[in-house]
Amino acid sequence: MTETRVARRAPADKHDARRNELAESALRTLGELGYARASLREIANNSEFSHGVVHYYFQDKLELIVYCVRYYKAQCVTRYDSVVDDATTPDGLLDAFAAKLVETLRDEAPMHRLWYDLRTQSMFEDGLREAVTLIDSTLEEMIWRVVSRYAELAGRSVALTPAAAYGVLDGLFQQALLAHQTGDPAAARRVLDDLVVQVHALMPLMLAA
Amino acid sequence: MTETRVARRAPADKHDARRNELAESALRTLGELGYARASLREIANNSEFSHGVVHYYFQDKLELIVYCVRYYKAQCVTRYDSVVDDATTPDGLLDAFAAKLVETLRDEAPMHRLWYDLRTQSMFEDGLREAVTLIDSTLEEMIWRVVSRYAELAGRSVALTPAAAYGVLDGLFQQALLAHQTGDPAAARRVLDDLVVQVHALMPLMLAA
DNA sequence: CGGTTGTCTGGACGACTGTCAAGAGATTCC
DNA sequence: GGAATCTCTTGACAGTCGTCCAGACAACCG
Repeated sequence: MTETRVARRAPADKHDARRNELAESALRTLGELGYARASLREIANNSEFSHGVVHYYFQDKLELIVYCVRYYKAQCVTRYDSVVDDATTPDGLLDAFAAKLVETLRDEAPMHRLWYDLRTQSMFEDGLREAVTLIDSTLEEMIWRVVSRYAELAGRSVALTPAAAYGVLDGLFQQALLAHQTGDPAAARRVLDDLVVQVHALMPLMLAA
Repeated sequence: MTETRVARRAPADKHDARRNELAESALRTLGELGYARASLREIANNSEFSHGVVHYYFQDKLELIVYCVRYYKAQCVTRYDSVVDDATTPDGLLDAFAAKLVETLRDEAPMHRLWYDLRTQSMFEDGLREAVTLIDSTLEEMIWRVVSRYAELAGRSVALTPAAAYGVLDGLFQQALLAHQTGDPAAARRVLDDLVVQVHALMPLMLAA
């Protein structure tokens, strides 16, 4: 009776698969409504399950959200790996990096605004802080791989710390994301072009003499 | 009957004074709890009024929030004016600017996290967008006054657009704010020192050759 | 002084929230 | 095939939310 329950419990893969299914539905709803207005019922409605099932797979709402955040991280952290691996010249890397930034901003805008939402909420809700901090570090490393490789290809060193490099690029990206949500398609396209220009202007400045 | 109502209505200054009182209370509560969890009752509890009075001075919650945002803007927009006016050397301006950044980050952290919260919420809630966009432009101009004056004192030009300059500095500030909320006082102090270093490293890079 | 108007209170409303529990199907094991 | 277990649905619960409203109180005017 003590340990059989674990052995009996489930294939565990199945259990995790369901959790991932729920996480994907939740991420879709969260990206649409934001953290504050995405209720468990709404999340369940946008999935193939009923609202009660959430508490079968997760203890409470916060555990679901945190699980979602971690699940989201696993997908996005390798986003620029090919940029780093395939580049042979500094300018080539810069072009590919900027293009990838624009691509993910255009195609995955709801996920990005959700991330910024959750990161901001972590300043008010302690339960989110740990998971958010962890992911933020991972993103910083992700950006640092790009920036340091860029400097390496240019035969220079980086004039900023990894944290500062992440901070400034993230600031540009967040600004572009905000401007991208205006609703006007023409303006949205212009934002993407501006982002390319801004990144091309900024990155060379980050190289030390 | 048509216009007497306006003349009769009230001293109008009194009316606005009450709105400002409520806005100040609301900003205090919003800075503490964030946009999502600051209810009208909680806001009223932290003021000297009861919860019903809010709908006497504001049509609904959104109008109160937007009013608060505009009220907040009026206070903070001139924050760096003395930095710009008093500086005589580029390094002097840089020191004063960094010191002012650290000061407001330390002393007005709740207001700043509220601003980032509202700005992020504006990506989900259309009603916030207009007010947020307007303030964001004002902040961009505020930063541009600092950066362009810095370049002027250095006898150089700025290598970034006003938007990009605001974006990168705002990114650094937001990152520092996030790291400042960890709870550990020693870490919080280190964050402030790091911000000074980062700003001192970044600003010279923004100058064109 | 009575009456009109501006100001504010406190309670009520319906809608919505996270959470939980009872029970129905489905699945698996002996 | 029967029993135990896993999976999921449904309805209920106690709160909280924004909003509205009847009425109390105060201030001013004729």
